[in-house]
Amino acid sequence: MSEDEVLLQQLFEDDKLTEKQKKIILAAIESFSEKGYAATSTSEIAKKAGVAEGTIFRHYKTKKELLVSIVAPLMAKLIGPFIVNDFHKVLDHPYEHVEDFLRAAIQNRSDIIKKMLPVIKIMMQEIPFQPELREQFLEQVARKTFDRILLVIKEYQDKGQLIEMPTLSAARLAISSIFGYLISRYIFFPDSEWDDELEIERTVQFIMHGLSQR
Amino acid sequence: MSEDEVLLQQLFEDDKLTEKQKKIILAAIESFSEKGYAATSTSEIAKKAGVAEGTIFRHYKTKKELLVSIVAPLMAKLIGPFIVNDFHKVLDHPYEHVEDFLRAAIQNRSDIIKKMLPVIKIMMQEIPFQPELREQFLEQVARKTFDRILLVIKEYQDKGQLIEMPTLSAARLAISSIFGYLISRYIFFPDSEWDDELEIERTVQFIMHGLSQR
DNA sequence: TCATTTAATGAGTGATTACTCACTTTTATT
DNA sequence: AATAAAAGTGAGTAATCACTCATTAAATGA
Repeated sequence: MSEDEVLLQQLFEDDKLTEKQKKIILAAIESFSEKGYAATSTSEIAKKAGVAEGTIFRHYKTKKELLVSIVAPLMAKLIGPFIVNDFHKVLDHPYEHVEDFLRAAIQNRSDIIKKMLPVIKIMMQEIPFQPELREQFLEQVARKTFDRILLVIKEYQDKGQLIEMPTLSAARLAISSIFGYLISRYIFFPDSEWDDELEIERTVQFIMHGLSQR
Repeated sequence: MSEDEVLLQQLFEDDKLTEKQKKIILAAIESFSEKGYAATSTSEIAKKAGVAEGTIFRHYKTKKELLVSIVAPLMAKLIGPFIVNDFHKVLDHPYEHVEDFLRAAIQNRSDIIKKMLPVIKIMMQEIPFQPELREQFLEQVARKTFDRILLVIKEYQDKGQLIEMPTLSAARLAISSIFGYLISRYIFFPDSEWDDELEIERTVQFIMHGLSQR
């Protein structure tokens, strides 16, 4: 099984899709992430997928519906394990120190991003232009994640491990550092040699010292 | 004079442009940043600019040339003052402390971003898809800026103000924090109330403590 | 096995695309 | 004022766009 098909399986494991439908989605992901949504034609997707153009519209009423059907499941994947696992653990106190939580959080996000990179690129590209995606992202991903992050930060602030600062500002600084690493690692310089463990540790230490009680 | 025209003047002050050409550029900036480059048609730009469609192609051979002519000057603006002013000052030691340099750098970038926001949006959107823009950005902006940043960081590391860490990693962490603030401020939550001075100070302190000698 | 549903097809649709070009109008030069 | 050059026009073009639909193929269930 190819890497692409592994990616596909993880994103669409719960759905019952025909073989042609899977090929359409794979072809669309490839073209959308390479050329952008608007610059990709349905005929091109059909050709790459090895199906008739009409087959695309049998399963998806419009081209935009195809886009949404690709990006929407990713949002669930992005938010799901984050909320269910990480935060549950934190709020139930298995991570006594904020550093341990940070390490786990970055590692978690890192794995998902690595696997879903093309779809994430599509998502980031189209969110500014597709109100439907934008709304879904803000409500399902950003809002829920942010609320939880605020809780966690408050928790560690109360423990005296973090500096007293509006949690919003603290969250912004921590999130910037994490995404700065992920974006550098997987978007800007994916071909450089990375000692991931070391860079994650540096990022964690940077956040820790930057936000620690002085 | 409208705000848009101020923006225009700053971006294209050195060029001799006809009135219609200015209107075309303004219309293109508006449409490109709202709908994206690929999703914007030349007929739409012509209509918005109040010119005939042929006029666009009198000045720009292709639609892509129009895009480049909008984004390219911005890159010079982004890099120009950064290198000429900020770094010159740093390397000639008027900023004894790294914090003072950081404050000045963020303030400088902040002003430019505020003014050029729509064009910056276009640039960020299209760099992944337009090799010409990508190359220009990497060579003119990213490379030069990065080289200088590395020098500055090395300078302050030698002074003992910054932790010993590969300068590349230190640069990544500092840049992430700065851009995290700028993106939050002007892209994600431009409508929230911001105490800019305070947030910049928090960001500076965060970087300082995160990277300071321990 | 046969009937019914579902999947797949590809030629065809009108609309829109980026771009051209013969022509008119404006500006600059002498 | 005469001439040349540059700017502006808008109807026209072939290509391509997202999408439809009548028809055929495959899968399903009794």
